[in-house]
Amino acid sequence: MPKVTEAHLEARRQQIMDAAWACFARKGYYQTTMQDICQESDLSPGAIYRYFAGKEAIRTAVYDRQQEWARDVLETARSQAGEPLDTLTVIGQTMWLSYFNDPTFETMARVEIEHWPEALRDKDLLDNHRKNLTFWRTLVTQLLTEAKEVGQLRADVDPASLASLFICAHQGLLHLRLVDPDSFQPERLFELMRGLWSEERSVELRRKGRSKASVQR
Amino acid sequence: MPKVTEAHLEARRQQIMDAAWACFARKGYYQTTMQDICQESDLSPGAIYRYFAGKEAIRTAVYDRQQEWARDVLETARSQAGEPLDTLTVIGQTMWLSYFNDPTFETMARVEIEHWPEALRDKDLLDNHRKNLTFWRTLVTQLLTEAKEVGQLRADVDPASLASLFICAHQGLLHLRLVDPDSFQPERLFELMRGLWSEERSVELRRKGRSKASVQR
DNA sequence: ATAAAAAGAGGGAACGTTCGTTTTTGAAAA
DNA sequence: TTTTCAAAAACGAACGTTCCCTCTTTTTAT
Repeated sequence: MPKVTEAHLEARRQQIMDAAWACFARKGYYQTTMQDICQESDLSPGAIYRYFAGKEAIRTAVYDRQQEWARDVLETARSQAGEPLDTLTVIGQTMWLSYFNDPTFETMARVEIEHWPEALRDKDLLDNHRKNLTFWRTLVTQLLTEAKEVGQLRADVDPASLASLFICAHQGLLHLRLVDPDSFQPERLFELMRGLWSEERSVELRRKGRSKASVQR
Repeated sequence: MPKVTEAHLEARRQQIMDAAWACFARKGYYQTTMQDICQESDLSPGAIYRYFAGKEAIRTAVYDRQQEWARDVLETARSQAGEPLDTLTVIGQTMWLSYFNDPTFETMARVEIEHWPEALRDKDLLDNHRKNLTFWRTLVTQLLTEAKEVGQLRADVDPASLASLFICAHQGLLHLRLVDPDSFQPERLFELMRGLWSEERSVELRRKGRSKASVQR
C-alpha cells in the first residue's frame, strides 16, 4: 500500500513511540531490545527503521513527547486559575494529587527517571533536559514573585530559592513515590509546603500550633 | 603466588570495586564493559571473575559500599553535634556544603543516580534501597521530633512530613546539582529551609521581611 | 635437604549468545 | 510496470563469561 496518507504515517510513528514508551518504562532503555519494541508495536524491524533512524532516535522522540505532555498540564492549569499562587496551586494539585494517581503516571515517571543518568552522558539529552528545567524554574520563580508582590508569600522568602526547592522536591518525589509510595505522600508534602511559605496560613497555623504546644507542657 | 594473605585478597576486591565505581560513574552500568573494568583496574577477566561472580555482583558490592560511606558521614556528624537540630545542621552542612564540593562527590552522585532506575526493576536492589531510605527518613524524623520538643521547630510543622520533604529535596538536589550546578546551590536552599522551619529564625526574619515590604509599598 | 608435585593467582585467547541494524523479498496500491 | 510499505531472515559486531595456560609459592616425598 504505497503513498499512504500523512495521518497514517504519523499514526505509525505514534504506534512505535507508544510501544517503546511502555518498554522503556518496564525494562529500561538498554534492556529493551528492538525485538521488544517490535513485539509491543506489532511491527517488524524493517517497518520501524523506516520511521526512526535507530534505537536512540526513538528514545529522544519519546522523551520529547513526554516533555510536551508535561507542558500541556501547565497550560491547562494556567487557563483554570486566576491569581499567581492559584496557578501554582493548580499545577501542584494537578501534578501531585491527580497526576500521581493517574494510571499512566507511573509509566511516565519511570521513563523520566530512566533519563536522568542518561542525560549526564549524552550531550543532546543534557541540553534538552537543562532547557526543560530552566523553563520550569523560571516559570515557578515568576509565579512566586508575583505572589509575593500580592502578599500571598512570606516576605522573608526568596522566590528564586523557593522555586529551586520546588523543583528539587518534585524531582525527588517523582523518584521516591516509585520506590516507597506509602512513605512519600504528595498530599502531606503539599500541605506542609503550603503552610511553610504561605503568609496568612502560616500565621494562623502557628497560633494553633503554639497553643497546642503550650497545653502539652 | 598461591595462598596469599587475607589482606591482599581484600585489597584486590577494593581495587576492582574502585575501578568499577569509576567506570559506572563515567559510562553507566550497561555501557561499562568488563573490558573497561579490566583496563581501569589493571587486571584480567580471569582475575576479576575470581573475586566476583559476575558484573551484577560488582554492582551490588559497589552500591553497598557507597551506602556505608554515607552512613559514616552520619556517625561523624552525630559525634560532633550535641542538640538534635545541631546534628541535623551538621549533617546538612556536611552533605550539602562540604560534601557537594568534594571532588569525589560527583562520582558518588552519578553512581547513586545510576541506581535509581535500576532499583525499580531489580528486586534485591529495591529492597536495599528501601531499607536505606527508611533508615534515613526515620533518623531525620526522630531528630526533628526532638527538636520540636525543645522548641527549635515551628510548632505547626509535622516532623514526619518535614523529614520526607528533606529526603525528597536531597534526592532532587543530588540529581539537579549534576545537571545544572549553577541553578541549584545547596547553600541557598539550606538557608531557605532553615528559615522556613526554624522557630526563632522565622519570627526574626519575618519581622525584617515585613518591615522591608512595607517600605517598598 | 632437595626435588618433585600440587595448588593458588592471574593472564589472555576464545566461545556462544545477543542485539542493533541491514538487506532481501513480497505484496499492494498507483 | 513502477513505487511504496512492511515482513523476515540474516549479518556483523560486541559483550559477558569460560577455559586453559603460565608462573609462583607451598606442600609432600624421598
